[in-house]
Amino acid sequence: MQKDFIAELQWRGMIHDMMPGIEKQLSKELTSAYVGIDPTADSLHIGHLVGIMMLKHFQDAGHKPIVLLGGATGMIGDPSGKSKERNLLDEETLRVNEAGIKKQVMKFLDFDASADNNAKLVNNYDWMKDFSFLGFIRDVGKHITVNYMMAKDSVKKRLSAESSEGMSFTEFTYQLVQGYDFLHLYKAENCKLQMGGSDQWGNITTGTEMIRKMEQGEAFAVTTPLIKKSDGTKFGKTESGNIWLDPKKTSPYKFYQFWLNASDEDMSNFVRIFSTKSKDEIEALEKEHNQAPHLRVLQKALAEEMTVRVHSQEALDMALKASSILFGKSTTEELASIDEDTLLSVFEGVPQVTITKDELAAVDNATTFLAETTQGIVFKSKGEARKMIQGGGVSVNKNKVEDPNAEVDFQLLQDKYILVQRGKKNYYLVIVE
RNA sequence: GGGGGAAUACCAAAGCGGCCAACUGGGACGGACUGUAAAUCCGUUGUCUUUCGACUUCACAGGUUCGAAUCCUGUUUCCCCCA
Repeated sequence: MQKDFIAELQWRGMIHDMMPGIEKQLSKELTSAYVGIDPTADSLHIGHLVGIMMLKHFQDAGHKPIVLLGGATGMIGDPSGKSKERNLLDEETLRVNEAGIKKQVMKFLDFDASADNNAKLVNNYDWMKDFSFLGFIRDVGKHITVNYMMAKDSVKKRLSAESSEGMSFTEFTYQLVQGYDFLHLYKAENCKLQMGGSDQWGNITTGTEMIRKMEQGEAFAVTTPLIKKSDGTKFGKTESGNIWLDPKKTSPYKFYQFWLNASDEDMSNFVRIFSTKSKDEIEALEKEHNQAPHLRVLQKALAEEMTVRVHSQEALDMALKASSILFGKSTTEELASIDEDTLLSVFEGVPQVTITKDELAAVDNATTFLAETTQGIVFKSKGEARKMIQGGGVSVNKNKVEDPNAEVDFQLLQDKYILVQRGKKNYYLVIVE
């Protein structure tokens, strides 16, 4: 149809492994494919985006993407994952999470019912919840041998001598439950392809095996490499935790910053995986980037694209403004020109303290102000404050405090705020009332 | 059971009677440089304190001494060697 899906993924470096014959299948007819996501939270984080992007390209190639929420499988836990069983989610939480995730997925995939390749979101809890144990072992279990199941790496690892903990029967059964999802979708949606991270290969092939044995059908698997960062740390995490798509969990500003701060080495991977830009556009950007790496053209382009898609143009504008205040060479004047709403949203989450005008008036010098008047949020003691000022590490309203004994004569931003900065990255907002 | 050794700040590791709040390295935090990077260089790093200084630290409890992280006694923990 429009694009060659496999070729598209290939140049983007998103194919780790695939089953032969998939290309022929895709060129033959409109095909459905699914990616599974554990609904363990009411928001996706950027680690989930790899799977979502696969579906996005799949839909762009004219095929039908299905997002499968693992309401049932997520209750069990994949033995290959963190080798730890998950907590069971109750149904109410599950539905809340489902709604939150669907809202986010809609920003990537087209759910418009009038298109014949419109995206669909399903939850395996809906077909697994009424499945009886006897029904499952009779209809599904008997088609797959334990020998077959034991041969999977995820299982072997847990049975080997090095493994410190045993594997429960529930975990062992996981691949059957996941495999059954594929079978179910094959029958219900004519879904012939499952995609996922390379660690899912074994689980996916259990599904294709079931389809082959029970339906005499042919189904396929495509996996992507797990994202690695050049410094070896885990993708999608920062010191402050996961990068979520939900603006309440990760502000658009932080979201933008995450992409902007990606290292040069990682960028060529990231941009291919997460950007919808064409090959020509990306290669042109890379060329531009390599000519002037310090401008970080690639990081900016991807950060902008991602922020607009996940949040909005307004959110991006705000993030840009916040970034220029925090990291640019902005002056007290610029700071003062920012309206109250913007100021507060930029410094949302920053430690704050409220003092009175009288307290401010009573302050004798900068050291006292930073240690005592502000109730210790900036510095715990005057000695500490003094040392840091002498080391040149303190700014108020973007002006460096030069002398620990300087008199306090700060301009109030918007008539009520004082912005204190310790080092480059630690901000404190003092509210004067 | 017998013999030997070790315990020092966030970590590692010097110090073996006064010049020790304790060398040095790492880490952390600041500064300069830079691309909100890497590398490099500089500063701070027991607490409080404007300088001076004061106070609490070198496993724990006592002791010797004008003075102890350093010497003595006991206690605890760890390591090694021989049974």
